[in-house]
Amino acid sequence: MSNSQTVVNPLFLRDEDLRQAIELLFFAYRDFTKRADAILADQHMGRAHHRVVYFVGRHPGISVSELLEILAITKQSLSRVLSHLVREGYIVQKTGTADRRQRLLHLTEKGRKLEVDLTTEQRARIAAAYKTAGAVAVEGFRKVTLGIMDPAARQRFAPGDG
Amino acid sequence: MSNSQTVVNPLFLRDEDLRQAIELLFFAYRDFTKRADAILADQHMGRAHHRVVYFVGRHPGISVSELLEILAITKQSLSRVLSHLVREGYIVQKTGTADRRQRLLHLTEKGRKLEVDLTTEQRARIAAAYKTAGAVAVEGFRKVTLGIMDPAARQRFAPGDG
DNA sequence: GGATATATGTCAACAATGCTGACGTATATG
DNA sequence: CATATACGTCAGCATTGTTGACATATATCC
Repeated sequence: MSNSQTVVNPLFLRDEDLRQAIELLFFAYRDFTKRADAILADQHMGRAHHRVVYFVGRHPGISVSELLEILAITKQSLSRVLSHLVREGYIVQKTGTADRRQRLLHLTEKGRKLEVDLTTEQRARIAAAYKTAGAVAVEGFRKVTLGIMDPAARQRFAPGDG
Repeated sequence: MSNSQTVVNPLFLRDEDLRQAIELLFFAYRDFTKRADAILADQHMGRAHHRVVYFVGRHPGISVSELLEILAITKQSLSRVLSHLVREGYIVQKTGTADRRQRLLHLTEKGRKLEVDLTTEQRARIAAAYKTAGAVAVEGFRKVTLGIMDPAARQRFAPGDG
């Protein structure tokens, strides 16, 4: 029965280890977002704009409600940045064909360019970290971050889904 | 076109892999901070208060300038939350003995209790993720997050450097 | 076809948390 | 004694989250 090392395992989780994990997450995230935040500030935008542009780029034709679920914020909070991005020509809204109540979101060329500007450095950061750490470490990073997030979010990464 | 295979390496870093890493980080961080944020909101505080309480608990007697370096914010931003925490009795400031200009920070009992309240769920989250993922994965998570952060921050985790 | 639910948008007010700029005090150091 | 450093504070501004209320268009159910 104890053939699964996920239950009985050789991990000694000292307080120090847990604290270190908290700090790894904090410093990695802090530095990961720094450069994009600076670019955004130059254009009178913030991290919220980045997230919208990123996920619309990731899921072209995403509905507002799907986007709300990903971001886990209120529609009023989203509305502020989304309407700004539409007004400034980064995003276009297309009425859904199956459901005409929906406003399906797409990046414009301008929006695509912004997305690239913002994530180029982030991608390079990840690529460098992945290369230095190696394939086994990458799989470990994947497992642990998936374990940290809520099960609902975890499903987004299920194989053969999305 | 973003051709991500321009560098030859054993890792095939497709655009998809890099995007996934960005999202793993986003969802893990989003859910990791959610519960603590809710507790803080009940007490008219925010994530900034948590960070101060956390790092003061982590480094008793830390100076204001050291704390500023960790948080990477301005002293004016820190001042707002720090003076609130001192005023409300979560943190005490002790004049440095070697350098009397310094205001060395310590948690009070009340501050210690808050810190525990805020991080208990976070620790449990990490512990569960670590146990499920296993020791090898934990080492991978460590390597990758260290690779993502700036070299300056990485040094904080250097062996033999408390 | 009319009642009801859903998708989306908007106005208003408020709080937390970054920022810049300017200025002040105490203490250390050359 | 001059200057630098550690820390604090006041003021103003932008971003981004919240709650609450209300409006419109479209879908769906009986």
